[in-house]
Amino acid sequence: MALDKRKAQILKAIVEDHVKTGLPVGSRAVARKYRLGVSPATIRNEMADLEEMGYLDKPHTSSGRVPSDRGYRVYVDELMTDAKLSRQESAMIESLFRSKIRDVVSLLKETVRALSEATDYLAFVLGPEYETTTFEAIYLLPASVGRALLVIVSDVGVVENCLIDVPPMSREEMEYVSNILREHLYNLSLDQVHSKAQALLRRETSRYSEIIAQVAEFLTSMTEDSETEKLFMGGTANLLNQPEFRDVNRVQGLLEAIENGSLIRNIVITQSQTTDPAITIGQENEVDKVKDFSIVYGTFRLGQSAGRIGLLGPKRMNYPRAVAIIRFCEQMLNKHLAR
Amino acid sequence: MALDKRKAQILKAIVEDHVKTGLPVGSRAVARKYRLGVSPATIRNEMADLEEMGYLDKPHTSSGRVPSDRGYRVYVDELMTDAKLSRQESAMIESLFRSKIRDVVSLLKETVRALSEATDYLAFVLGPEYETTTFEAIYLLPASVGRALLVIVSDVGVVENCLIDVPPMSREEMEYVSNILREHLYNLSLDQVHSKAQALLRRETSRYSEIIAQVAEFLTSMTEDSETEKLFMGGTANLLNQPEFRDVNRVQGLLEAIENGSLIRNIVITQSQTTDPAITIGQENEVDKVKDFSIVYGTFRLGQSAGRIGLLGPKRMNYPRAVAIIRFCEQMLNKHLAR
DNA sequence: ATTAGCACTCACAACCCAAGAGTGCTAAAA
DNA sequence: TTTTAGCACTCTTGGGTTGTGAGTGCTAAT
Repeated sequence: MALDKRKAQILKAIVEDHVKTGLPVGSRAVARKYRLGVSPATIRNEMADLEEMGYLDKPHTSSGRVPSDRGYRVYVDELMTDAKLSRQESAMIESLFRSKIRDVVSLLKETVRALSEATDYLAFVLGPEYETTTFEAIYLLPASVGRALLVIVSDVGVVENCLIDVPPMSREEMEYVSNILREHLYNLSLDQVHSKAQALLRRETSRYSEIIAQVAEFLTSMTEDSETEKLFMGGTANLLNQPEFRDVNRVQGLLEAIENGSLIRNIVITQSQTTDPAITIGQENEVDKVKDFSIVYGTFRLGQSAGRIGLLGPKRMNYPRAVAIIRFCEQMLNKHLAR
Repeated sequence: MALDKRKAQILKAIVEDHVKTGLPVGSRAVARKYRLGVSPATIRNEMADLEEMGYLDKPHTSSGRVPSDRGYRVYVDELMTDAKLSRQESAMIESLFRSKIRDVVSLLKETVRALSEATDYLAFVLGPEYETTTFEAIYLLPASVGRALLVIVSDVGVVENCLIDVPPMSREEMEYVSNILREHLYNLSLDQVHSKAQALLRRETSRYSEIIAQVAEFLTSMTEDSETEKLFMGGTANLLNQPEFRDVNRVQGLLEAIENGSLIRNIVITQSQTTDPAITIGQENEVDKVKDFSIVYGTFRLGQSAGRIGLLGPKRMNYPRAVAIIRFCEQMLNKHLAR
């Protein structure tokens, strides 16, 4: 099962050539471009072996080989050599973090944009799950007659808000309610906050119960929606550049899955992440629509919780580069979100 | 130039048939399906006239006719009959407005989703421009050590926020600053607020000047970003369903234009909207990438300002239906955003 | 003014053919 | 025993040809 050195070299050459050209690669090409000092015939023998081991596929009886999913797997696990970002690329991304750090959400959005522009793939960021974040602050503010603004600030600086209906009340009165909320809900995780609000609701029979009910409802909806809400994507059009997707049907399903956000579940549910930038290749993905694609994603810390940042592209993806760029973004995010 | 009754009938038939099938339509089909009591030969003569007038095109010398941009134009202006939404369709959309009206932004997002699911086109909503909105409220709130949360509520209930760095200060002190801001900036439009903040900045030399500078900067960025920020889209994948876009290249450019939001400028810049749901067809669009598409969009009021809601699809679009559904959404939005 | 009839055009699909790339196998060479 | 040269074979790809069908424009009859 283990690959001897020459088989490894050949497999590596095939993967990298195929990634570059998109075409099946033949014995001649391997011999010529990646001079191993042996003839095409020898390479053909090795290729036949590699195919038998399940690392290569043949699109049809008589044309070059293409890496199989398992082939890509051993490539990323054992064969590939780390890539380095070019000076200007890293500078480009760094500049992004230097300038506008208005708030967490736009930082994440900008990161996605940079990521999708720097690659030919689809980039995504998945914000932290609310379950584990805690509250720095919660406010109820007068917004207009009959309406109040509920503002919730999480420990990581993500701000959520909603307008709720309130009976007419004075500024002082609202401040009083706001204080009740703050006192009871401060520094709890969303889970806790939620049950606490319910308890508060049962006890409180005054005219404020209506308000608290609305707050509770909003908290519920925050947890429910968090999946879809905190996902940002960019570079959808990039996918259409890939030669393998000249045929619309293959992207179609993916785009739909992406739009309704079911893509995320794939990533979150999938086997626990082992390597740092985690890589899932083709069939390894749980979701059907993504079985033609690969995903490279990493994790960044955000307060108590964690977010994900990743790239989605064809299996024929430049893995070393994807890994390098994701690593870099992870670092930048961790650094700038730490303070 | 004016169309006699029969020419009108024929043009209408051709447009509607072509919208349904996507294929060029011939004289026989018109005669058979839309029984006008005349023979195909007669229809052929009329079609030749219509072509000469510029309302029809021939893909090639000897196949059926296809409506030209001008053909579609007279169709939407004079020929088409209003469509009505089916009971369940309108119910579907209405239910959306009934349930969750947490805040304006998510209402708009949901509307887009519903719109793109109800049609085969790409749906978009363009939020109100900030220039003309005024402020209901502005708050500076303690968020965590060294950071404060700036919350701005516009008259229409759109909430913006950002975190800014502040020197350590007591709760009372911050409330004082918050009051300064409120006093000076209340109920002004963003334009006014902005210059006012600058004035304030020049005068204020105390330790708060740093804060005010940050507020001013945020206000600037709000106006600048407003274009890209307040655009929501859904149903990109729908476009790939259209038979005319089996060829990737045609959608490619559009998708890119869409992603970076230059599509909006097209709509905003374009000639002043005359009809209620405005319709721009193919070449009528200012932006090159959209010249193969049609856009149907309407306006909804939001406080002092206005937003746009629309559909983007192939020229071969079901215009009556698009108009009907946009109208309906306009109504719903106006009704629910009025309070 | 309308229609039937007919010759003509053109896209499209099917088919064949040749070229080219690449393979697997066998037998010779190292 | 491993490597290599040689060769027959396979399969894709692109170009060219052909036939079919849909649809037209025109002319002559109604």
